Amino acid sequence: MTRYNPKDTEPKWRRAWDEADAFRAGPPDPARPKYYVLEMFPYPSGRLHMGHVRNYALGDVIARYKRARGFNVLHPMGWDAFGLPAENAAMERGVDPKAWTYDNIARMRGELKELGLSIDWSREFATCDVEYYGRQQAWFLDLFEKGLVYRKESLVNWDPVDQTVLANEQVIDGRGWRSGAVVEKRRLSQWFLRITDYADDLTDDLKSLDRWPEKVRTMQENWIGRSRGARFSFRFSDPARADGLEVYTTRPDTLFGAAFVGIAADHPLAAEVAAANPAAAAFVETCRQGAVSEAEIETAEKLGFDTGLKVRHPFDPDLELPVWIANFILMDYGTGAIFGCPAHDQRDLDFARKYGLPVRPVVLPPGADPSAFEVGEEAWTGAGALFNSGFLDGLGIEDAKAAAIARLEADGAGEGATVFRLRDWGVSRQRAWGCPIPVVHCPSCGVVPVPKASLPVAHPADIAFGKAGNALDRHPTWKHVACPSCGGAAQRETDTLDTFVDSSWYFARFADVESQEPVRKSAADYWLPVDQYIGGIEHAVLHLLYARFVTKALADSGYLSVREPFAGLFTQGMVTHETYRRQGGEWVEPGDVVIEAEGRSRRARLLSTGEPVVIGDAEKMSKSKKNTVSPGEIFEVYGVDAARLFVLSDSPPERDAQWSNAGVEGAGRFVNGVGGEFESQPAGPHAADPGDPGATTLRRATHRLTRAVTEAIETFRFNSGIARLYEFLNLLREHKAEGASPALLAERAEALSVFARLIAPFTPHLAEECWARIGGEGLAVFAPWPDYDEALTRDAEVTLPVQVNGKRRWEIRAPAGAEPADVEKMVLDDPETARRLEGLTIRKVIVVKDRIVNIVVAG
RNA sequence: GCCCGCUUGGCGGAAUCGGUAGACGCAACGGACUUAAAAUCCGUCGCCAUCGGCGUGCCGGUUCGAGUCCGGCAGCGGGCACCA
Repeated sequence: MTRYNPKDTEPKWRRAWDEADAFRAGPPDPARPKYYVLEMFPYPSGRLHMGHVRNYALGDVIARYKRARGFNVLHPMGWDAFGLPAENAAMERGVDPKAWTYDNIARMRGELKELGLSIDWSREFATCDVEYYGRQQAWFLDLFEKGLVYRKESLVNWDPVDQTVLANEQVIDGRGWRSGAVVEKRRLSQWFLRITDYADDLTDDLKSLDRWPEKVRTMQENWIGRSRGARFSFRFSDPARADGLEVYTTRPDTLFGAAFVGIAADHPLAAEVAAANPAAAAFVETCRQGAVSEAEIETAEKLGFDTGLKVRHPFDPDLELPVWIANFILMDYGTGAIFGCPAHDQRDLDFARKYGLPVRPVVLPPGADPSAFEVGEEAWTGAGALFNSGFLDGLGIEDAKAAAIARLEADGAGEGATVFRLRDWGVSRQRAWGCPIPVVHCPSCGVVPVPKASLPVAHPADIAFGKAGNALDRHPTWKHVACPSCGGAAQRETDTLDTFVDSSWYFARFADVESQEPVRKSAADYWLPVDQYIGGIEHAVLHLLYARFVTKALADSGYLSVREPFAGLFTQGMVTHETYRRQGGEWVEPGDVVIEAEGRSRRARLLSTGEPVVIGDAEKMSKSKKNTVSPGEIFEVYGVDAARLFVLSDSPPERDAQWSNAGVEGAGRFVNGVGGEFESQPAGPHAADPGDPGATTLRRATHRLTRAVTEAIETFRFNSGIARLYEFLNLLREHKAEGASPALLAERAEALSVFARLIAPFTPHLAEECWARIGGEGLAVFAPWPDYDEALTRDAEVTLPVQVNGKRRWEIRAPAGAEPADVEKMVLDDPETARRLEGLTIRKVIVVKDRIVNIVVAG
């Protein structure tokens, strides 16, 4: 058998697709159904990795399938090209971020093209193209006009040596990752987008996203965190203080369990106390030096400072509560002040135990004894009935919340309130390699937006990167401009936008990349929403939430008609690989390792010296663990189709996939085997005979296969669909061409024609080769998706397992669709039944049509 | 710490309407072909055992019947707002 050689055939078919301009999306045409497939665009890091291969292969299956189904498909590609790594490269290697980025794009574009993706490359752009980010500035100004953009102070990680703001990930054990200097917290005046204005919409509209994974919707809902509770004021015990201390709580029902009132270190009252009390000032300063990230705040030891102030309980004026400053209270959430109920909140309990505050349970767990119930080291956060709670006694939690709120309102102390966990989106970045924020600071006019006619605000050509601080700010001339309003000397804003802004609307730009407006509405109206969006689960909250927000804001600015960008979402898993380490602990690349297997044990040795190597768990491919595999080398050895097939076949798409060379070899065997099967089919025509038994078997299998693969693609179970394709190849080999009757050859010809089209989304080059071999018309990429006949996918007879008391014992054959009563009679008449159930009494026979029989017996 | 997932043979996984657990692939083992190797082909392949029994992370529940539903626990992973 001649070997199928992907090295020759694959480039040939890619050229054929290019020449046919096969993947250019058609013009917007309301008469033609559209399908917009989009994978999250890549950051141009320099090299394609296997995660990219998986992501884009997944999307390509959908795009090719929908095209075969007759849809006008839009499947574009772009580059998320601004961001930190380019500036890091500039710092480390003294290169220009722009040149570095575009070089990377050029290299990665070549690698992506090699993958044979059905992409409309005519729409490609990078977010660092001035044609793109200039238009981003245009809609930013629209949001500015609508009051959705504002400035406020916020805390950042500041590296005093590098003179720069650090991302949370750049702070390691409280020190800057590059300088090693102790990181300070600084207050900077920063730009924010008012995403909280849309908090209700963003929550409510999640319900309409029925083609999103449930877990992503849940994560977003929790992130936005809409909660209903109460906002009310405590009166100070000191009659000289006329003002109250306003708190927010989601648990007004537990008010009688209050042990203290806590305020954030940034709370105005904390500042007031600190001004008069050096110990308090020191404590507030300690809190300020703490972590910025929520994870660290939450896991840090709970610390507090008793201000000495006291407030009165709103329902019991005789009860006084101390006011503490606490490090776990966030100024950004609610009012920055809480009341602590240790018995029913774990953080409050930890705090109370540490500082010796009383723990008074007020919610009695079901079945607990009110006189004996105590809270130990674990707060009771479950359901129960109120007790120790005056007028709330006996109520359930929800009723008690309502009653408490009603009393607070009646007393004029507070009111029911809805609060969101979601905070406004801080978009300022003190970095040069990003989209400049198009405003000017004028000493006399204040903040003045750049007029749209003056856009884009482009980067200067000569930015001196590689030094500490923001290169845009440091540039000698760029920021000095005339005020657009008064004409006086003014300065440009030198902050740039968070790169999440860049990725929050690119899908809309793809609808028409030539548009002078940010988005051409007519094109966007046709193409949006994205029918299928595909990307990593790590974007479940931030990117997807920001894109949803910007879509709504752009809709309200008149650019878009849709209010949700992504009708369907699929989140794929990571690509992992085994890790290898030498005895000394150093990581070793897979290429330097030989695996020896004997029976069930596997051992690894270093290729060069034979020294033993420890095989570790499969982990996400990363340079630091040296467990990466270069896609280019894989393509070279096994071919692109084998690589695509393996990443699609090995695991369900939403789960992690473990890369293995043995696995891709298996995929290569399939590619070869398919090539051989098509090779062996003699040219027709052959005299068909529908009654031939071999032909009938093959025909039914072909229809079953078509249904299985179609359903697998529709439901993203590509691995199962591919398993059916493997099975079918085995069947073709059983019904081989050599020595076959004309009837079988005729049926084989039909089967091969279907098979070539079914493999096309997964292994498109191989499909073309096969299609050409059997004389298919034109290119396989233009061939319609095969149909199947439902009747032919069903067998006339089925095998029914017979269970006794739920345990499978034997089986019977019955006509498909036989009525349960008839099957029951068949079973009871079966001599096997009498033999097996001798001496037992039949209590009941359960028959599930075409599925199973269960005989319930006793005795 | 909080939120969200996941857990099935030696391995990736299949069974997604509660109805035969282990499809398909990988690895391994045995055989054919070969001077030999590779490739290819054929066969075996959850565990224990003679009939048979036990098995889907662990404990419990619902059901004629549970990998699937419910409660609890454990382990692993993702996110936590300036990585993208």
